[in-house]
Amino acid sequence: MAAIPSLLLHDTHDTPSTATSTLAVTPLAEYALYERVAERLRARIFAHTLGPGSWIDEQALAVEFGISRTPLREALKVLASEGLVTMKLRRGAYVTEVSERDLAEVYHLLALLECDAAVVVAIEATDTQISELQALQDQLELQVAHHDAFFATNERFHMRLLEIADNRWRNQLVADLRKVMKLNRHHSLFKHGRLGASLDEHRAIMAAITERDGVLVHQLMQQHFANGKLAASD
Amino acid sequence: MAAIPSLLLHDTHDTPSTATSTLAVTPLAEYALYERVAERLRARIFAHTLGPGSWIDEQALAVEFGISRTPLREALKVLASEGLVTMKLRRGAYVTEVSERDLAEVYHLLALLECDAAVVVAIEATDTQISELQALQDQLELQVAHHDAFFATNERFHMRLLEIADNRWRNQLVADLRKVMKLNRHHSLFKHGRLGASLDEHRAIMAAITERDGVLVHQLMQQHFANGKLAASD
DNA sequence: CATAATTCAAAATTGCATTATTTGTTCACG
DNA sequence: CGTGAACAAATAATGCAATTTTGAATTATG
Repeated sequence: MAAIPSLLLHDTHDTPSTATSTLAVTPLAEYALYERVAERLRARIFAHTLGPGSWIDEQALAVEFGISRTPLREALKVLASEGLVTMKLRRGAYVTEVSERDLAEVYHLLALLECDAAVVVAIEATDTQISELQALQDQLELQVAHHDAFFATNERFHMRLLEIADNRWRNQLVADLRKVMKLNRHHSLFKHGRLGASLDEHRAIMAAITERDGVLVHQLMQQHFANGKLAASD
Repeated sequence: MAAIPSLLLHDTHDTPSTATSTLAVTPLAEYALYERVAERLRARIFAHTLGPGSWIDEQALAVEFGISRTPLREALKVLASEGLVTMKLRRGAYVTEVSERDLAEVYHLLALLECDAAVVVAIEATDTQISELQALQDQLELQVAHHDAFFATNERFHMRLLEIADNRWRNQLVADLRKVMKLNRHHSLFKHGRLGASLDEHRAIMAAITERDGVLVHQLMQQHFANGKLAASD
């Protein structure tokens, strides 16, 4: 599973091997090279430095990263499994192009999975965990004026919800699907303009969770996503 | 995306390069070597020739397959993304061990995704497509006595349902999740003993689809999976 | 019992072979 | 005589293998 937490990569080509000090020449790499390369490629793809549909020049990137082509190829295969790049036999790797339809399909699945997670939380979470969510919700209420902070907390809320729902496979699925969403510029996922409305929805969802009303949670969360979808097509 | 149809691999080590004839030395491989290797490994993993938790000896397998370690490593990374193997840093690859809990989690997600697909079919499928499903259902009714045929048709029914629901990303997710289910010996998914009950459930689902009753379809399909789950723990 | 050395496996670099694509040249037809 | 199409050759990129280096684990010795 490509569950790689966001990690920092030295962007400078650290001249290898011939280092003076024996300690921390390579900072005792916590992740394999191909994983770090994959992370860098993801960043470029999401930033559209590597635009959708564009061909990925293995050799050029290998040179630029100061590595050989093999770990780069391995990284590309990981990204291919995530759906971020598409491998064409003997034609190399291309950044996946997501159509409007793809976007709708993926969004549908995200909604499905997160709704389910919310229901699970409503039914199975401990009171302590629900308090945690409530704390995030309280924070959200205060940040309605600060867009960036609001979005950050909002994402933390959704993330925490998934963590509490505690299904490792669902989390992996959601993570991969979100990556695909990020391929598109208009991924206004959770970023719809009307913060106020979003906040209201969140408040209602939180209340339903607190009251352990699974059915209501499902309905509210579904609506929350439906509204997000509408906003996305604005 | 590792959507590789079952393919045949020449098990003989075809001596490369030094071929006499210039045409069709290599039979113009339709899939890259690493993909074919991945398929072979999947087969071994599902057959428990490579048992859960066991270490995968890259070198030994490379020798056995008559290839170098590079395409094998690439194949392993594909399988890792599917969740079939787990890579440990500088310790190589291991066949993923699925706990009972993992199994339950994955099954839950499969149920979720397939229920959703069924609802989509009920709402959006063409009459022709529903007729197709009905044909499979009719076949199922006749095969209740023949277990193998019944299971085969049953799987075709579920597969066709997904195809008709027509969400490429969901199909990929379901495919990957099913692979994980197959890691376990007791993957009695759709294989619960009571064929009769299963048939009844199918009939009811089919009827609800025909009547375009999405809500009912959802409820029935959920129950269908819940029953399957119970049977699995027998 | 701890530390150091040796052995073995994994990861990365390099290099080679195969394949596809593109460009240039030639021949034929208008 | 000019233009277009087809074939061939060259170039560039992918796919595969072998080697080297690095890190870790185990065993032996002090």
